[in-house]
Amino acid sequence: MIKNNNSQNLLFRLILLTKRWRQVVDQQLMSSGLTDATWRPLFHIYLLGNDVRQKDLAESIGIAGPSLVRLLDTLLAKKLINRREDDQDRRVKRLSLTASGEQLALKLQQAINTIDQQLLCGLSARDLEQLIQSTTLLETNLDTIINQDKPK
Amino acid sequence: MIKNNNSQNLLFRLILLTKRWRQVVDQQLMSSGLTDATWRPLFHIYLLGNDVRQKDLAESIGIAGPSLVRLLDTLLAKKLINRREDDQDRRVKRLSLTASGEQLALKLQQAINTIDQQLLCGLSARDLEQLIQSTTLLETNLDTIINQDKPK
DNA sequence: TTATATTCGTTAGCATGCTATCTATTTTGT
DNA sequence: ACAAAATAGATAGCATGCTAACGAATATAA
Repeated sequence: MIKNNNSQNLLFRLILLTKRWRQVVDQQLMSSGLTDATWRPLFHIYLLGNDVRQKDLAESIGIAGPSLVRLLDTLLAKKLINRREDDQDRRVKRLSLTASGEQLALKLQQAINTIDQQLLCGLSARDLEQLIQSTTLLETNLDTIINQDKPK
Repeated sequence: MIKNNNSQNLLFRLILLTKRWRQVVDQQLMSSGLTDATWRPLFHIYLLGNDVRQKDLAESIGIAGPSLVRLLDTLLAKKLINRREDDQDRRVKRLSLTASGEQLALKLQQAINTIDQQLLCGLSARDLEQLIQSTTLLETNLDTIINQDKPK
């Protein structure tokens, strides 16, 4: 039985890699008063554009709806975001950044850009392109795996 | 300001990818009664070999010591692992799999192999090699980033 | 040797993830 | 139109992550 073939460990390595990356970003952002968990919704509102729905935001971050609700409460209390009802569909709530939220998002963007620049150091443009392509393939395959079990 | 350049989103995509991968593995293992969090220590004891120290196991999984303690308690209660004191250094405790723990680890290995095979479908041997190399580079760079702040 | 610092695992308490369930609203089917 | 199903978000309660602080054992240094 082969225990340590490369492909098998790859996912474990990626789990560790992303976890440590988040910790580094978190450390840079410590001064802002936000934690690992709370800066992500903020930043993804920034990425997805204002007036995003909570459901879409949760999916983008990769957490469940109820997990997001509490984080948004925190961001609301800090006056970094707004949460307003939709006129067309009153079940829906739409999220946007306040002025200070926007400001913080820009700071986050800068921090992440700096870290990513260091992280990708030594990777050629072609290597990066290849890496992104492989990632896309893995995402597609994972979609297939997940959907084959529940064809709906 | 460029919001969606590829390199910036790569890490977010990897976070999501690994999270979904864990959910798929978890789903396959549901019948075993273990959760996402508990099968990882079990499997990593299997990967690292018996008599691994708790500290090393925690580092391998990427969780903090106290987080591991509770998971090990759970695994102990299910009689899947043993935890014994070291003779040389009585601070240290060493972990090993019981017979049923070993059996479960093998089942896990099989499930992960099957999933990974589907996941890597369409990726050539050369692409995989390249992907692993890039991952290694990212890991090295991350080490550098983390260590530059605390030279100790 | 002996005082001090370090290391390993644990406990305590909090932050954040989940599923199950609820309410309000909208959509669908007849 | 109206009943039934589906959907969005919130709440409750539990599982799992963290840091801080502790005790026991070991390593280091005076």
